[in-house]
Amino acid sequence: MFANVIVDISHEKLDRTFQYRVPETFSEKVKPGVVVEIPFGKGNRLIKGYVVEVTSRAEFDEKKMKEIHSVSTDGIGVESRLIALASWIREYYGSTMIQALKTVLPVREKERRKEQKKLCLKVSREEGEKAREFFGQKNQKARLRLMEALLETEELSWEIATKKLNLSPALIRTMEEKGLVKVESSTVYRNPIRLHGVQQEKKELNKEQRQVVEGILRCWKEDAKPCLLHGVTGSGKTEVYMELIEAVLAEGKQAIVLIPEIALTYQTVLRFYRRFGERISILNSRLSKGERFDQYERARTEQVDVIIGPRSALFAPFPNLGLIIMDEEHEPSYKSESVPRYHTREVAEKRASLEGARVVFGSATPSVEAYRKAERGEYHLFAMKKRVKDQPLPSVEIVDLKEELKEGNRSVLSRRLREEMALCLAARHQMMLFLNRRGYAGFLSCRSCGTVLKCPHCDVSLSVHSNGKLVCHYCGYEEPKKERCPKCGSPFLREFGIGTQQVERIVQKEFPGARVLRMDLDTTREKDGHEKILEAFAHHEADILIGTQMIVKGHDFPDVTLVGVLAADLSLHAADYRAAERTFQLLTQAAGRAGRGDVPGRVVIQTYDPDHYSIQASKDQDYQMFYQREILYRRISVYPPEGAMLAIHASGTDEGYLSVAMDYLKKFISRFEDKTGIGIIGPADETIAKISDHYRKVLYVKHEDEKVLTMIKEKVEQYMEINEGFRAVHIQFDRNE
DNA sequence: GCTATGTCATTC
DNA sequence: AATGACATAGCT
Repeated sequence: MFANVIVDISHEKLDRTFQYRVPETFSEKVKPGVVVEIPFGKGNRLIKGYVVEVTSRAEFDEKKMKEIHSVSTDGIGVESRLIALASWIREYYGSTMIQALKTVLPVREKERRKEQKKLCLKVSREEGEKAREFFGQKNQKARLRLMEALLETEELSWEIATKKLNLSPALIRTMEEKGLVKVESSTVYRNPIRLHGVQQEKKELNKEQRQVVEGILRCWKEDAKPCLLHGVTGSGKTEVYMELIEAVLAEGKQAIVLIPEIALTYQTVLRFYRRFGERISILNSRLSKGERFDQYERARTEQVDVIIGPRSALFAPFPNLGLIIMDEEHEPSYKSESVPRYHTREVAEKRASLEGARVVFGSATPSVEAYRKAERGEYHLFAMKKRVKDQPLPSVEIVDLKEELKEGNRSVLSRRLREEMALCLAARHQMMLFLNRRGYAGFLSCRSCGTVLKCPHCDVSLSVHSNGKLVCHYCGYEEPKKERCPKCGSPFLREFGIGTQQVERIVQKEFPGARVLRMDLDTTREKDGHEKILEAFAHHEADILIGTQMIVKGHDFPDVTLVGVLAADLSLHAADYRAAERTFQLLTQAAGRAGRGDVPGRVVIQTYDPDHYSIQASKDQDYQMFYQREILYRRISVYPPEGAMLAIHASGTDEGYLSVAMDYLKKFISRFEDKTGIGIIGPADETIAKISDHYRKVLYVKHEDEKVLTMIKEKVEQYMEINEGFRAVHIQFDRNE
C-alpha cells in the first residue's frame, strides 16, 4: 500500500505529492487527511506531511521509495478535515489532487507568514566589530557581509539575508553555532480593515421569523439534515440567520456565512458588524493574498468566530465549525468556473457532514435542486411569506411585445412602460430598467449579403462599442468599426440587438429631463465602480438606473417604485436546460426590487413570449407553479435533479483531431452503456465552438445515479492517461451542467 | 591541497 | 525550503 503525501513546506517546486510506502502497522490509520511524519530530502530529515490519497499503485520507483516514519497522533486538526474534503472534491468533480487542495487550503504560497524569521546580533558591539575585522582579514566574504549588515541595522529579516545578501542557510546556521547571531521567529498578522465605534444592536424578530428560528433549532436537535429557508424578498432572512449564528456561538462553535460576491455590499457587512462586532471577519475579492491568508489564520486561531464571504469562505479553517449559512442559494456564482468545478451547495453539505456542522440554505427562489431535496425530505423546509414591514408584493404587468410590434411600436420601450415611467418621474420616484442579458452591445450584419462580423479567433460575433471599435468579448480581440462589408463591399452595415448603451440613448431621448445612470461592464471597470454607481443611485443622484443582471442584487432602494424588464425572454433562449429557471429567478428578483419603501411597487415585464410558465409564474410571484412545471420538464428529459449529468468538455487547436479524439472517447464510454444504462449525448460543438483559436466540443453522459457517473469519470481519466492520442486534447469535467 | 563560498539540482 | 554535490577562488 502506498500513500501520496504533500509535504508541509511552502515552495512552488514542492507543490505536489510524494509517494511513500505505508508500513503494515499503520495501514489502518493512514487515510486522506491524516498527518504523518516522513523522511524527506537527501538528509532524510523528518518533516510533517498530509496524506492526500491512499493507493495500491506505485507511481514511483519502488526501490527508491521511502516509508512513512510515523502517524501523528494530533492529526485531527482542521487541515486534515479540509484535506479529506479536497479528496472528495477530487473524486466527485474530477481534478488533480493539487487543484483540489489549492481550492481548499487557500494561499499556502509565498506570503505565508510575513517577517517570520529575523536575524540579530547575539554579542556586544565590540565583539561584533572584532568578528567583522577577523572575517575581513581571512577574506571570508559571506560572513563579513552578514556582520556588516548586522552592525548597521541591528535586525535583519530572513528574506533580505538570504536573497539580497545571498547568504546560504548553512552559513547562517554556522554563525548561529558560533554564538554570533540569533535567529528569532515571530508571526505578524497584517491588520484587517476595521470599523470602529459601531454600535452593537439586535433587532426584534417578528412572529414569522421567530417561528422559523424556533423550528430550525428544533430540527437541529433531531437530525443533521440541512434546512432550506424559502422566504420572499424582503422577508428578513438575514435576521433569522443572525439569530441562528448566535445560537451556534453560544455553544462555542463557529459559523460561516456564504453570500454571492455581488451581494457583498457595505450595507450587508455593516449589518453583521452591528450584531457581532469584533467577532466577525469579512472575506472579499479586494483583499490581497496576504490579507486573505490572515483572515483564514484568524479563523484557525479562533480570534474570530464568524466569517462572511463568497464561495471561497466555505473553506475557512474553523477548528469547531457549527454552522454554514448559504444565502441566495440559487445564485449561479456559487458554481466554480475553474477546475475543480465544484458547486458550493454540494461542498457545503459535504463539509458539514464531515465536521458535524449544520447547514441552512436560504433563497426567495430556491434552486430546483434544493427544492426537490426538500420535497423528498432530504432537507427540512421552512417558508416566510410576508415582507417584514407588511408591504404588499409589487403588482406585475406583462406586456406582449408582439402586440406592440403589430401596432407599429418598434421601440424597446412599450407604450405601457413609457406611461409608467412618466408617472414615476412625475412623482419624483426612482426606477430601474433591467436588460436581461449578459454583455451589452449589438453586432454588425450586412444588409446585402447577410454576413455577420465575427471574431477571427472565436466563434462569436463582434460587439459594437460606443468608442467605435468592434470587440470580441471572449478573447479581447479588437478592430476598428468597418464602413463596408468585408465580403461583398456593401456599405449597408446594420447594428443588430440592443445593449444598455443603446437603451440609455433611447431613454435620454424619450425623457430628456431624467437623470440616467448606467451600470454594465463598461461603467464598472474601475475599482469599486460597481459600488459607486449603486451608492449614487441610493442617494437619489439619478432617477433611472439601467443595467444587466448586476442591478437586481444586493442593495435596497426604498425610493424605487417601478421596475421595467425590457426583454424577459432573452435569457429564455439560452441553450441550457436551466434557462427557464434562471429567467424565473431573475424576473422574481427584479420584481422584488420594486416597492421596498412605503409606496407600493409596480413592475412591467416586456416579452415576446408572455405565456411561458416562467414568465407567468413570476407575474404572480408563484414559486410553486413554476416549480411544478419545471420539475416535470426535468423529469421528462432526465435532467438534474431528476438525473445526474456529467459533461466532458474538450478543447484543442486542431479541429479534425479533436473531432476524432471525441469519437474515440464516445466509443470508449459506449462500452459501459449496456451494463450501466447510461445515456450518451454528443459529441457536439459547444455553444461557442471556438475561443481564442481553441476548438471546443462537449460530450454528455446521463444517469439517474451520480455514483455511476463518478465511475465513468474515473474510467475516462484512466483511459486518457494511457492513451497517447489524447495528449493534444484538453479535457475538463463538469457535474450537472 | 585546503577551505570558504557560490551554484545547482533534487526532494518519493 | 533545505540539503548535498560539485565547481571555483584565494590561500598556504
